Amino acid sequence: MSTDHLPTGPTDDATGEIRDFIRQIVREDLASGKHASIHTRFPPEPNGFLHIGHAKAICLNFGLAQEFGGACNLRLDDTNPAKEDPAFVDAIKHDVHWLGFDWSELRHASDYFGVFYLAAEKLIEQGDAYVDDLSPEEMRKFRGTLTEAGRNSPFRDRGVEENLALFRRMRAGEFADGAKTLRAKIDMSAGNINLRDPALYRIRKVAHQNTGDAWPIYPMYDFAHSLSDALEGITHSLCTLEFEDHRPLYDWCVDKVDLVNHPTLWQHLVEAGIPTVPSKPRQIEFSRGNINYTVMSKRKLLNLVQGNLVDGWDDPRMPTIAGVRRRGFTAAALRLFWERIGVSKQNSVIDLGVLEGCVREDLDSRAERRMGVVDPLKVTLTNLDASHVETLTFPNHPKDESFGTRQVPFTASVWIEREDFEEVPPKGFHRLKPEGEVRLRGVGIIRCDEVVKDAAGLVVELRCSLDKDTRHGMPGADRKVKGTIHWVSAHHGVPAEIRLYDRLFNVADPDDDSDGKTYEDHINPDSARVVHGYVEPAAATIAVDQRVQFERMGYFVPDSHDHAAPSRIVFNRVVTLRDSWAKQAGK
RNA sequence: UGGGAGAUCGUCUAACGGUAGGACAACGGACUCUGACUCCGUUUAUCUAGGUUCGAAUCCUAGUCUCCCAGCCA
Repeated sequence: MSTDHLPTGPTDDATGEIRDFIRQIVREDLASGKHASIHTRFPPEPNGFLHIGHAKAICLNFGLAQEFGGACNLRLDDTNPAKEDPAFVDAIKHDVHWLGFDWSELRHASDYFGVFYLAAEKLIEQGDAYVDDLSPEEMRKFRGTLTEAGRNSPFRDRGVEENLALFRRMRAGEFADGAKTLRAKIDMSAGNINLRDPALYRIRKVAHQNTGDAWPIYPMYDFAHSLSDALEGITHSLCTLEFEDHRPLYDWCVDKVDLVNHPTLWQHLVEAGIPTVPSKPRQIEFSRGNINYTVMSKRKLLNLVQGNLVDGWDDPRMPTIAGVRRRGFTAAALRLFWERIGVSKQNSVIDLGVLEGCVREDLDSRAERRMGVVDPLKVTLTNLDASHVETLTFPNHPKDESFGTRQVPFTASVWIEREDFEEVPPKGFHRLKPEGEVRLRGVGIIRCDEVVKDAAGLVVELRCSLDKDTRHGMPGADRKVKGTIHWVSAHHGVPAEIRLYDRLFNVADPDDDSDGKTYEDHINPDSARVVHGYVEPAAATIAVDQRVQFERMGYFVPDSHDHAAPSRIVFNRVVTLRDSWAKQAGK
């Protein structure tokens, strides 16, 4: 089975190269000799599970390194111990690997705490940073607004020695949480609010998952992130659009600290066995990939989990990597999706159907076929002996013989899909109806002679006759009928719990709360329907990570938590098949 | 009335002063023992108004709309 596919995204027709503005920059930098090779990184904060949006950044950063023969680090951005958890670190590593990538080096921002501290002292000595006693509320007032300049803190002009002494006492744990901060001395009247003396260090007497209680102070994002990039020799630091106006501060930190020319700041890393060749990284921003009918903010996903609105981070309806994996999406489908979407600076909302299409495209070529009935209706073939049993041979894939064949038991009593019979069929209905004919896949043409109902009028059985001249392999087998339906032997069918998933939200933009309703109000009550059906024996024995296509019904995967063959069969529906009949019938 | 960014088919994305192209979707057809897959074909776009130019999505001017920023979060 082939897992490869030609790129069908925004590629150059002639060369097949993926082209977007970032790859263009990379090509230029390589061609001009600015860089001999590139180095990227994926820097998640371990405060939640990774989601499909992160997959975009992962594909971009690791993909770039792969394409251009560079390196890509995985860096856990663990500068805020109050929000982070080692459990998330394991999930992140697992997800990156599952997506098909491996990092050149695993790093943590906390590996560099010693460097950040020395860098902060350097800034103080240069007169570029000061210790401020303002409370958070006071600081907000002094910051000004979007349209009004801020005012200098009364502590802004402390001398170097005083600042140094104070900062050292902060580090020694002499002050309470929030009592003081270290601030960059830039410009309180800057139009860009990020430049109004941003905080560099805060006091947080919280144990850190890596460094324990070694530090009572922790660096802020802008300071830690820029210097981490420089320390790791990152050449192209890719991030999303909302960091665009942080770039001046990013550059300020890198330039003022100037790690390249000050090895004393990081020499201890080298001595500790952490290879360090600082660079002057370039931050480049691209747009996030929003998808309709879903929410993608970490805060909202956390909320869904903690509020028990879903069944955990890996609920198959969640847009987390763990969720779509359990749902049955493949890594190849996710990669194809982001490749197809491309990379730009335009805000955009991608139709969920595009993702589903990628999943179908990948699964069509790699999933074995089986038959399974989700909503069973009994069919009795009256002209077959009631004890009739035969074994049919079915190909596992309609287009690829290398998938082999399987044995499918056939008896005089079978389950068919309830929706494949209509007593009063709509126009264009190709399936079974009273007096009508349909092909039983791999068997032959049957005719519905009698409809049996219960006292309530519900159809409980169809009594049909099989046209034996049309049996598979017989001369009459090529007789044309409009429809072919799937079935499962009633004597052999394995009872299965089947979970039919649908979009988690029933509005295209769950984030839109302008009507007073929140995303929680828009959860689709039918997003997880559990039904009980029957699958053919060869479906009950497939591997847990193997997806199958139940013909005409969609792609399914055994649930990684609850499937326990042979005693308990549980399938998740990955995605339906394209259904032009449903579309037509729905009109 | 601050700073930053972005507007191209329904959606996503190309173009780098020289034929507005591709992908997905949609629609029509062919094929079909999956109303799937596959194949063929068709429709649809440069935010607006001026200007420069032989020629403008691209350059200039003026507007319009959208997104981001006032955490000791990232």
